[in-house]
Amino acid sequence: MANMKKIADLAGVSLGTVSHVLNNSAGVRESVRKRVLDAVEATGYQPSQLARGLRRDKTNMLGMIIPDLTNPFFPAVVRGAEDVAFSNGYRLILCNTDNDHSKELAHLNALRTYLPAGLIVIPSNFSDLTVQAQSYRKAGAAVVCVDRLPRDWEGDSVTVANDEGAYRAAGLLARMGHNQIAVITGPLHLTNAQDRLAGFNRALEDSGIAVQPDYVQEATFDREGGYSKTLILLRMLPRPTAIFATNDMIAIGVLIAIPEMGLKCPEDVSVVGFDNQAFAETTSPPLTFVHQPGYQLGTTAARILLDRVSGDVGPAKHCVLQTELKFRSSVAVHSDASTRQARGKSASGRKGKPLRTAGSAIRAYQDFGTEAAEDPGNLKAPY
Amino acid sequence: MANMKKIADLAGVSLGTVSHVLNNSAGVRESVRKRVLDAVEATGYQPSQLARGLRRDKTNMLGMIIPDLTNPFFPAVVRGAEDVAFSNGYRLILCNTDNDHSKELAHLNALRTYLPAGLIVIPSNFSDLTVQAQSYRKAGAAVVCVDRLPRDWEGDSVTVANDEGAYRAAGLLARMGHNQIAVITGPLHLTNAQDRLAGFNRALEDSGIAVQPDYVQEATFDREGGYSKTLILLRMLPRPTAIFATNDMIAIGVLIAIPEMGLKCPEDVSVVGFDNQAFAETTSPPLTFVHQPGYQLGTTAARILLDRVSGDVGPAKHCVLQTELKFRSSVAVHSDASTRQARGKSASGRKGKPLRTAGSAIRAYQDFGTEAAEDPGNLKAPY
DNA sequence: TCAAGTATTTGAAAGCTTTCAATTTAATGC
DNA sequence: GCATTAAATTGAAAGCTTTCAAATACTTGA
Repeated sequence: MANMKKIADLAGVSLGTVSHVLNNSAGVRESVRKRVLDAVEATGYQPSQLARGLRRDKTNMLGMIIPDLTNPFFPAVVRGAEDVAFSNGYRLILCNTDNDHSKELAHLNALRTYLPAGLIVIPSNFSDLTVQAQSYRKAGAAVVCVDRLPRDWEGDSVTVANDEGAYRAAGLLARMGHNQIAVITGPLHLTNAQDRLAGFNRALEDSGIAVQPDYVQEATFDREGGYSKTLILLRMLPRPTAIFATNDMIAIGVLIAIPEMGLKCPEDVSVVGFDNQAFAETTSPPLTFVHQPGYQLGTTAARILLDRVSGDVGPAKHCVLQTELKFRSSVAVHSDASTRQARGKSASGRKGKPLRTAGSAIRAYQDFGTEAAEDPGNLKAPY
Repeated sequence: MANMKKIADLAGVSLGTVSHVLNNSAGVRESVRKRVLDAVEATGYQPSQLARGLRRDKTNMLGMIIPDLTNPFFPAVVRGAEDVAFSNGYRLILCNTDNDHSKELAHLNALRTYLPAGLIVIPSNFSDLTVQAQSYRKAGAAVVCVDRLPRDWEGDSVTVANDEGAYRAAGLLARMGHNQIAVITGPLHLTNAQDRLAGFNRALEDSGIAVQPDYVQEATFDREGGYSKTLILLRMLPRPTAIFATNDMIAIGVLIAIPEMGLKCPEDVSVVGFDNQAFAETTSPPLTFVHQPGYQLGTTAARILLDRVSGDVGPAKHCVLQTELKFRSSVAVHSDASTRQARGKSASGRKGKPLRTAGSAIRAYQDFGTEAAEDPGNLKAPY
């Protein structure tokens, strides 16, 4: 590999001049500049990022620490971050923590030796980044927290409007005539799980529905959690007629459990999920869900980070992205009639008009206004 | 941050000795070694990976270049690679190419300036890594090609048994009584698409079924591809009674298109997919599919790479991982009776015993032997 | 044309390791 | 206790860049 020395020799200038040309760090006569650039061209020279990072005390790498790439919510976030990073000349080092606090710590400590310009972190359960983040900041690297926030997080953050989204989901169910609405939350030590529950509760209160403590089930954010809690919920009397699953893994568990209890969705139980698109569209029935803008979560975080890197020293930013309610056929209008019928031989003869339920539901929903019509512009808004 | 100099001073030794302790590169008296390690402990010193990489001409980073993290097949591969990398003290730099040949090239060129120890590449369409890979190897970095191979690829590779997997899928359909079997392939310039088609053809030949050229549809590897080609296929006369979708995005498109044509799966059309688990289990009906071991693809690639890094100079390895056929309810036995019924008012009255189709199918399938019983040991086999 | 001032260019140091030849210390055998 | 060997330790160079003070070249005005 060619190095700067070779360029300098070829162009007949000193190392310093080559550096100045490459970094625009000082005025260089046009003729000299051209000689240098020609030499670069001729040799295919590329500066060593290692040497540069070593000297500058900062590389153009960003560390990204997430719980588990295999969880279908995260790839979009990573992709968003990578896109913004790449188009600004940065690279992403990806680390999975498996929600293991100590693994997270290990990554945080190890990454530092690469002198990343910044860190994007989706904290693990029980995470407390604060100490590490402080130390990174002191070393001149920025840290942005995404999706979930550790207790007392003071730094920059990008989250989705969990409260708001849950409010919309539960509000929809209420207005569809449901008043026995259950919720399966994630682990309540996570801020996003807390916020979704809060939004759920608020929606019920605003709709004049009493929150049934039994109907609030805390589970892990996975299929098994949704499955087991659904079995519990559907054995209760009175049986909930709607379940709000606070992420899509849970929702899948719910959708699997319902037929196993001899019931049908949406005829017997309406279901609303919360997460990202790809999954929801392939379930049976297609899932009504609150869409989280995962990709934008990533791009926004990366942008904030890069702004910090290039000198923004303003106060901490807390960016909250709006959700969007996507209506599909897993939610139906609740009526006593439909409940009674569902308790009999379910769904017989209904298959002839498969769209009836969805159709009427959509109509009913549209009557309720425009909350699903997100302003698409907010996706591009800086933050 | 503490540096080696500080450790040396604290322990009262020279830089060289500290280095030797840290790298076990020369005998060091036990007492001295302890002094050094104590100093390291006391200061929390961590060697700068940048300086180390600069001096050694090689970092402990691995570059991983993939088409698009958002495609649900890739996260598992990346995760597998990251796990092996991490547990060997390596980190992963992740790059997406969007199947864009020039973006791939840009990544290949740019990554070099970080002196990665090696590269794991899932090539983009029309990729030709050969030149770049050669240049990396000359620089002492290994390159492993995963999932798809560029034409004339001579280096290490890890792929799945596409031919074999497709053979199983089509063989199953044939033995279930189908003889009008269609296939929707991916872009045929991709080796994996080619191989799957080859396996498909071979299975039909071995079953004495003539391959209908019209029944072979080439599509993009996405939902839209599956959807549009299914609409075409299902208008043909005679109509195919089974469709082999050569990846899961395509399969989803197929499953969406079937009811839109007024048909049902599996009563009217059986469907087999090809890819990874997570998706297939949530479709309606649950998809019978050929499982590709995505995670193992990643771990195997990373292991080969790390072996090369630590000096393995043997001939190129071509590691082929076995697939596994996962039977779900999207495939049914074909009989004239069922076909006739399907053309009438489909599926009426059948919902009462939802498991009947799947049940008989599984029985029929089991009679055919043990091909689905993969040796689980092969996942752990070195390669 | 010269002084003064500005614009360019240079050279060396610094950033942190690893590595290798050279030096110092310890061990062994007699 | 000494010579010989083996083992441990050292010091400096090298790897590639950036940066800064110092040196040089050029421009302008008189």
